[in-house]
Amino acid sequence: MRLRYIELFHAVLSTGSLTGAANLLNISQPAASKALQQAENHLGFPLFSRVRGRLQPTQQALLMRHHIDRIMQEMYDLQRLSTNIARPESHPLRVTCTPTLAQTLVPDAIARLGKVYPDTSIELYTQHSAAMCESLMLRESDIGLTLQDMSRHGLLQQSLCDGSIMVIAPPGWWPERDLAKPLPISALAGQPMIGITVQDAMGNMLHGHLAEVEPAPRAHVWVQTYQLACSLVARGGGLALVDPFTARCSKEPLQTRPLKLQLDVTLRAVYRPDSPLNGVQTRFLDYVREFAQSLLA
Amino acid sequence: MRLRYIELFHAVLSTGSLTGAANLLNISQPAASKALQQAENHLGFPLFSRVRGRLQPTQQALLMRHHIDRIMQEMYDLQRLSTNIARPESHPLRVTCTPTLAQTLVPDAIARLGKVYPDTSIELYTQHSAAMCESLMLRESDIGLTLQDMSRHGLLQQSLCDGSIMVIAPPGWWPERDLAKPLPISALAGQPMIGITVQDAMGNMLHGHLAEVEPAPRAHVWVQTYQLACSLVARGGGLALVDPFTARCSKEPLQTRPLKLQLDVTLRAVYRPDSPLNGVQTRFLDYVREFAQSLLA
DNA sequence: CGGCACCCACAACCGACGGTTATGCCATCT
DNA sequence: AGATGGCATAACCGTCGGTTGTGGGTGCCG
Repeated sequence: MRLRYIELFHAVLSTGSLTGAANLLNISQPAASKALQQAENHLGFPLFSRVRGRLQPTQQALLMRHHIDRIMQEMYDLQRLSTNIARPESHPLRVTCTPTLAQTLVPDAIARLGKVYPDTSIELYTQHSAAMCESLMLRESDIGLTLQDMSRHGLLQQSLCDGSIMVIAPPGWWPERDLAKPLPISALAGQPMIGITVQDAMGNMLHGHLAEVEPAPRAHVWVQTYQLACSLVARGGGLALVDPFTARCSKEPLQTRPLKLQLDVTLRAVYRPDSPLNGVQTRFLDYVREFAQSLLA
Repeated sequence: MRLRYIELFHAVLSTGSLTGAANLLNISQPAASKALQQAENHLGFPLFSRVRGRLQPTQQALLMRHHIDRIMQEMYDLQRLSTNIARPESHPLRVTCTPTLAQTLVPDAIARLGKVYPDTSIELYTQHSAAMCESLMLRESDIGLTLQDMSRHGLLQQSLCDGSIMVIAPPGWWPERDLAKPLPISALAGQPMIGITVQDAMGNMLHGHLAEVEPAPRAHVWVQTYQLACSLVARGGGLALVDPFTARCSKEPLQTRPLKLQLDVTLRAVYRPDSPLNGVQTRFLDYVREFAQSLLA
């Protein structure tokens, strides 16, 4: 099975036509046509049935689709990896963090770092945990910052700071004098809430604890990011449970209270085990840790 | 990144030399040499350092190794899949089962089926669960028989028979009259046992329950298959917990007792959701179910 | 219905790439 | 020193992947 056939098959299935595939691969349409015939020849069964001048994938072709999509993905990943290996590591600091942390914490740390190392080039990405893991493994970035546990995948991680889940509410929801008092989770019973659908350990933990409250809080709106939850809460959509960074950093007018049942959240730096952190990188993490701790103090 | 480069890289790393790789790929050594240079050219960094006339993989090359091995595996799988798709389905019955079930149960069913359908060609493989899953997905076999839960992976499964874990011992271990009496798990405390290291749900379950016994059973020998455990037990190595099929079917002289704490084991048939079972296949499963039930009665 | 746009297949042609054989150099081993 | 094994280079060649050009079929419009 030639790789060319795989690419072509993939291109035809994603564009829907042979000419489209040819354009995608930057070859002429007859070349694609010939290659497709060769592929079918080679395989011993037709991949597409020519019906009314169009290509329609065969049953057998569809059986191979998942496999071929995977291979294309792998090839693409390898491409990324190899270019990142080839690129001279002139960038001493490439950071990827979750959207939550990109709100204020990481920009603050980067700004401060820029003053100390004015000539250092810095790259900052925001990604969710799966993409972050890929980015690190494929050497597109060197440090990941997340609230998730990522000790799987063969990555090293280092705890920077501990905090705990907070409850946020529209302004005026609680009397001012109660804001420092931890809120028992039972107080959420029957309350209108913004649900978090994010598929990570923290989301599951929240979900589990909320499920025990009786009567269950009423969540009509479900969102994927903590930041969105903030915006909705500020507009009176109800309460929400969010990580402490989002709670502190949000620009929205919000009330924030700790939860009595302390649900820990840890800010972690993640990096590859084979490349120890250089001076700029460790300094950066120092700043992040410092800012985080002062933020949660 | 040409596929040829990937194959070559893989071949060099697995044979250790360029000429070896060339032989593996059925090309001449100069061709391999040129291709390798092209690959390094294309990537922008050397894959091997030529030291004293030999090739030594670079640090960068080793970074790509896992990825490339995966891709080669995927390509190989695709190859298998496509040939199995191409092959006209002249084999109405291709079965794969675990070694345990291949002992007597499956051969019995096949023998009986052969009398009813004397002209049917039958293929029988024995594989462990991961390989079984692959074999089914790649259409090398049509039905899998296992004691594992394989509802993941998008496969359908059908329960054929239920049994429970048994304790086996060397002959004369227990008085004859006790053999029907269920043994409480606490009776295993401090006993010499054969450990099972098989990495499946059942193995974990056994491990979990044994961990609770105080004092813990003494397992000096660990084996990977239930059959091996039988052999060792028969030779006086101690007790063991095994699935009921192994317990009943073993040719070794053994004593078998049920466990008081009933740990269920289910015999399952697994198959692809897209290809419903034909007549021969359902008949075969009927026989397996029948034999299994009579065996465990 | 004619015109048009789109899509696929076939033919003829060409350059580059993947392969070959032959040879030389270097290191290691006896 | 000679033999052996491994890699690189050179010269050569056929095939394969690409091109342009063309034709036929289908569907959509005026």
